[in-house]
Amino acid sequence: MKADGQKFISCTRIAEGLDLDPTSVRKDLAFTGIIGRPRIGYDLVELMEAIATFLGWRKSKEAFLVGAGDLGRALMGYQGFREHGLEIIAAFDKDPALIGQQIHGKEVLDVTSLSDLISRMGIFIGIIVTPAAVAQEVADTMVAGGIEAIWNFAPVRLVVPDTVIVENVELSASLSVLSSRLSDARKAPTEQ
Amino acid sequence: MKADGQKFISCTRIAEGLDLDPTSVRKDLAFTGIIGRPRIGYDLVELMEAIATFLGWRKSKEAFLVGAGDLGRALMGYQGFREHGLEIIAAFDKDPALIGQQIHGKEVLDVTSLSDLISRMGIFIGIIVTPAAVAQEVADTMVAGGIEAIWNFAPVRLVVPDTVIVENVELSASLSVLSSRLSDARKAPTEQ
DNA sequence: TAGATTGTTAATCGATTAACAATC
DNA sequence: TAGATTGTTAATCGATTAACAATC
Repeated sequence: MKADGQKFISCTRIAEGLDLDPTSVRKDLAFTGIIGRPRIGYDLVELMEAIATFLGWRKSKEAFLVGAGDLGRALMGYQGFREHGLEIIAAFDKDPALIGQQIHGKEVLDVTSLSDLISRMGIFIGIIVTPAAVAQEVADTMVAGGIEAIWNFAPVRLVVPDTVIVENVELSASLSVLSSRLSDARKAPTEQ
Repeated sequence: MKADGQKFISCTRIAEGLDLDPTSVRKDLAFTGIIGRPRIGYDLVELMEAIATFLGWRKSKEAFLVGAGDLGRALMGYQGFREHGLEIIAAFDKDPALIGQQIHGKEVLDVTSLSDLISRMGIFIGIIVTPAAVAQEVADTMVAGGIEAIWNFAPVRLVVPDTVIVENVELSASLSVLSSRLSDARKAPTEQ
């Protein structure tokens, strides 16, 4: 809409686009601190900025990624995370064949240096993209180095001190939701 | 626990492990139709089976994946989806350099044949792992072929007939949650 | 038997929705 | 002015939690 030259957006329109109740949208937007204008709506640029700030996109966040497999590569190559303030500084792996190589312009380092580099460089976000079997071990290493938050893609519930934030990405859970909805739809094909 | 030779599991224990209320666990498990035994708990194998069936893991689901980039490769290589009944039959791409190649033992086909193959092979799940710009186009092609459900990894809200199920994986949303929790934790370091 | 656990009803809590005055 | 929209209070709805009899 910004590209279309629009200056304002009403919660009515947002609600339509997202299939939500307009009141919900107003309540949620109120959290960002933005103030709209009756009859007009919200200033588009101001709203985008308010949301970005509220979600912490404006704070640049350096991160280390562990596990230089396909998924690790995919995350390193995705440009969209930049807009959210995330910068993946380096990848770590234990495979000697990978160490020293470059992936999407970032070096792959030896995982034995992970903890040390986290504390020395003051990195506070760790991304775990390893097989499940070693995820806890990697998490422990990150915690030892002083990590503050872990973005975990391994299908494991990590055990960490509760000062450390863990955000799990559960692809299998998403697949299960799809799978379950598909079963439901077939049971009651008339509805939905 | 099954590997440890345990035969029964109580919702009390499940609740502890997942940090939930035991009553919530009982209510949720009731949905699967399982019946527990007072004092004993639920039969472990029976429970695993009930959950698997409820979530549709027992129905094998053939899928086509579109977009043979890093993320597409990662999904094709991940064995865990098999346990949930998903089998990725083939990948599709428009890049001539990729077409004809094998990825994790599966062939990469020309995306121009996607719609035709979906209908001829009776495939009902499509996985979109393309750049955002072409995701809607791919979705349209899938719908034209008669797809029933789309697992969408592209950061786009797909527009499809409401008979088609769309399950979005929003990695950026997950990152935003992490980002936001990190901001909150720093505002109120005493709590949490 | 005593005590742990299930299944279920009732109470609480919070989120969503409805309603509406204020505003431009 | 009329009407669309915001901000906010009140009502509704559903999910979570508490309570407890039944059971093994």
